[in-house]
This record gives sequence, C-alpha cells and structure tokens, in this order.
Amino acid sequence: MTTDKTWAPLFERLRTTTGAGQEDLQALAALPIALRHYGENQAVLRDGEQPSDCCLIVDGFCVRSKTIADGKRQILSIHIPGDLPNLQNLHYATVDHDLVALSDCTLAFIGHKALKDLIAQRPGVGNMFWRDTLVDAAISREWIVNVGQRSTTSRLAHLIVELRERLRLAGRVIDDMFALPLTQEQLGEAMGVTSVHTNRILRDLRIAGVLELQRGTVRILNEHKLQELAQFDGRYLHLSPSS
Amino acid sequence: MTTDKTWAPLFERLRTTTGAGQEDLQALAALPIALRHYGENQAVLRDGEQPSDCCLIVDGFCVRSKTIADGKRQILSIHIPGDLPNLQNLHYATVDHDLVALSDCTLAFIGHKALKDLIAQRPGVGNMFWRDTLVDAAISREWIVNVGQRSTTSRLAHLIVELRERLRLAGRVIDDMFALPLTQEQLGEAMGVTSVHTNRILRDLRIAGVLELQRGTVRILNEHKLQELAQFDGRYLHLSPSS
DNA sequence: GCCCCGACTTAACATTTGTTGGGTGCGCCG
DNA sequence: CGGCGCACCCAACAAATGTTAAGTCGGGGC
Repeated sequence: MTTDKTWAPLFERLRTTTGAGQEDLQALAALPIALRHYGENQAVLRDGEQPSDCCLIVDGFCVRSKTIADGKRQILSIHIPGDLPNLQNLHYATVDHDLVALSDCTLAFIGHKALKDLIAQRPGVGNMFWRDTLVDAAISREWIVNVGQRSTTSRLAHLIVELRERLRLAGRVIDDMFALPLTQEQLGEAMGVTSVHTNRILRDLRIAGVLELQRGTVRILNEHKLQELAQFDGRYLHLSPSS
Repeated sequence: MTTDKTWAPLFERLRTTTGAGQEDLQALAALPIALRHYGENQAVLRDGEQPSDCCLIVDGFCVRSKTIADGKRQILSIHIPGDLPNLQNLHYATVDHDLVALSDCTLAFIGHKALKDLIAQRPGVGNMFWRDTLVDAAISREWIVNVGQRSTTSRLAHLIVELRERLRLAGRVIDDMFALPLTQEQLGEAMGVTSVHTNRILRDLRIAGVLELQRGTVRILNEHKLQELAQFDGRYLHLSPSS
C-alpha cells in the first residue's frame, strides 16, 4: 500500500513516543493527502506564506531556516521522515521561516480543515500532535544550548548524535552510518559558524578518528570519543510516553 | 479581586493575540489556583522534576535555563507576567531544563488535572494554549537566530526590542523604560557570551547613546539606532489572531 | 571524453571573543 | 557605621573564529 509507506515513519514514532492508539492512527491514515516531490534546495514553504495544509515528510530531509537582513542564514532544525514541520500553522496563519528540501524529498500534504475536523472529533489525535509540537520546541531549546554554549567540536558531535537518535526511530540508521545531506556551508549555518570553520572542525574530527562525513553520509569511527564530545542527554527528546 | 490581578496579564495577552472568548476566560478564572512567591535566583522547576501543576507568572521575571556538563549555562527564554512557562508538562512528564525566578516573583499554580478537564470540556481553551506553546516555540527559534547569526551588539538590541514588545502587551513599559532584571552575567548567558564581553557591548551601546542599563532597568536613548541594530521583525510573535 | 561548476580544502591574516586579574562602588548585615 | 560580598568595570593578553584567496576534486551535461 502506498498509504502504509506514507504514514509508516510518523506512526512508528507516534507509537513509541506517545503510545498512540490504533484507532487514532487509522483515522489519520484515512485522511485525504496529496503527495508532492521536491528537489535539492527547493523551497517547500517560504517566510510569510499562509499555507492551507500541513506537510508530513515521507522521505528525504528538510530544514527550517531564517535569513536575516545582512543575508546570513541560520538553520533552525533538521527534519526527517515522519516529521510534521509546520503543524504550527494549524494555530497561526503565517509561516515565520523557510522550509527547504535538502535532498530529493517526498512530502504528504494534509488540509488544515480535514485535520482540524479530525482533531475535534478525536481529541486523542489533537493531544498527540500537540505533544509533537512540544517536543519540537524542546529540540529547539536544546539547539539554543548547542549554538550558545558548546565548543564548535562538541556542537557538531551533539548535532550528529541527536540526529542519529531521531533517525533510529525512523529506522534510518544502518550500523554506524546514516545520511546527513548537508553541505559544509549548511552545517555551518546550523551551528552558527562559517563553512571554513566547519571544514576545520570536520578535519579535526577525521584526524582524531571520531567520524567521517563524505558525500552526505556520516560514519562513526569512535563511538566513545563521540559521546565524550557530545555529552548528549536525550531526555529532551521525550522518547517514551511516560517521560 | 485577587483573581482579577492574577489572571489579568494572561487574559490581556490572550485577548489580543488569540481573540479569546469571554466564556473560555471566565471558565479559566474559575479554576482553583495556588499562589506562591519566589525570591531572586530561587528555582521554580528543576531539570528532571515531574511537576503536577502548570504555573502562570503573575508578577516578576523568570528564565528557563540549561546547564551543560562543564558548568556553562544557557538561558533559553525570559518569561514575564502572563506567561505559562511549563505548559509542555501537560503532555510530557519531565521538565528538561530549569526555571528560575530572576527577581521577586508571584506565581499561580494550576493543577494538570483541572486544566485537562477544562480543556476536554472546552476545546477553545485547549486551542488557545496550544497556540500559546507554538508562539513560545517560534520565540525559541528566533532566539536560535539571535545566538547563531547576529553580532553581539545586534543580539543584545534584538533581545531588548523583543522583550519590550512582549512587556508592552503586559502593560509593563513606561515611556522608554522597562525592567530587565538580569545581571550582565545572565545577559551573557542569554546571548551565549561571557559577562566580560557583555560588559564591553553595554559600554559601547552606552557610549554610542543607544541605551543604558542600570540596576535592572533599561532606558532607550536612541530608538532609531536601536532599531537599526536590532533589525527586529516581530511577525514571529504572532500578535494578532489572524497572523 | 572533456569541461565546468559547486563543494571541499587549506593557508595567511584580521577580527571577535574569552581569560585572567585587578580595580570600583553600593547595599546589606553584623 | 564598618566591612564584606557581589555586581560592575576595565585592560592586557590568549584563543577561537571569520575573511580572503587559491587550489583540488568529482560528477553531470554537452
């Protein structure tokens, strides 16, 4: 079933993180959706738009970003299959950042009206989604810590460990490798440093035998050193329904 | 009425930002609450706790913060009267950061159970609060931009302009002055720089005649220069129900 | 198969920010 | 009323990060 593949990563996540009920998920899967494909660097949503749908990432990676007056860009979050990066537009009209496809992406669009009707009918669905947006917020707060306080090296390590954790939930980690389709410039924009500096840090990590990043794929070489750098405490991901 | 004073800043904000209905607000005001006072630097919530109430800031300032392994602290958000800084615990049990009173504070505690019952009964209340947490998240995203991309000077200007905007909603700005009861060290922790550097920036701004910060009070000296530095675009605050 | 473009890589130098350590002033407590 | 502690303030130096400018590499289009 196409539908199965479409909803699978989201349902997987909701089941493990919220203990979602089968009925709520079935009701969700019954919603009408529109699939669309996006290519590398294509904008899905632009700052200022007022979308009438929420989108679900079925496959591929997207990022939220903001560009300030002098042209500098900050990446705010990285989104992977199963994420709903603009649920917030259920409650306010205007997007306040860009949403850009990093790689070839498949997105499923779900109309606000259908979603709101379903939530009115099944409060459990609303609670699941509200929770989802709250975890999204918790991830943003950790992102602030990352950019504000950690050394650039730890920052990159933390970003990588968090993403791996989230990708694992979506079944997208194989052994010690996973996709990270950001250029060094984009990684820099995520960390608040320049691409030149990102390159320095990556070289250091490579030489230190911690990890390698080649053609959009990360390979962890030394898990222990990586953990030591990242000091990752995943409680903010609230992976279990009771946490 | 005590109750009036307690709910006033929240209701004020909800009315202008969400167009909240009178009935929903009355139902809220009927909830049982417990008022508690906190002193400077006193923890309201600690990382790891599982609170059974949500709190409303009635008076005073609080900050969310996280401390990392090496002892460095990042301030994640500044909260003012009318804010509900831990609504997220309605949907997950564990607090993943600290909440600390910056100054003498009055907080109103509302039990999760009472709040959930009310939301089940009146979906409009749930929608209001969901929206509130989404704006909170939008503020966190802008905070990432601030820490990641703006020069320290612009960063401070932006923080000040944002806070002034939010304080205005709560009726807490008088002429060109308002309270900012953070020490230079705390301001630094909010911006991701050291207290020494914060001091440098404040001196520069004072010498340039942009603003003064004395004993927890900001005075704007040159609105035009301030705006030029801050490049503030308040759309992310979603101040009107239709935005 | 060649060329061209974008990503990566690096070095030298400039600028920003952190560190250290020492001062000043004010409010609070004994 | 005196001193003690904390915030503020500042300068000299150290370290991290940005800027600029070149050169390498590899994959896709002609």
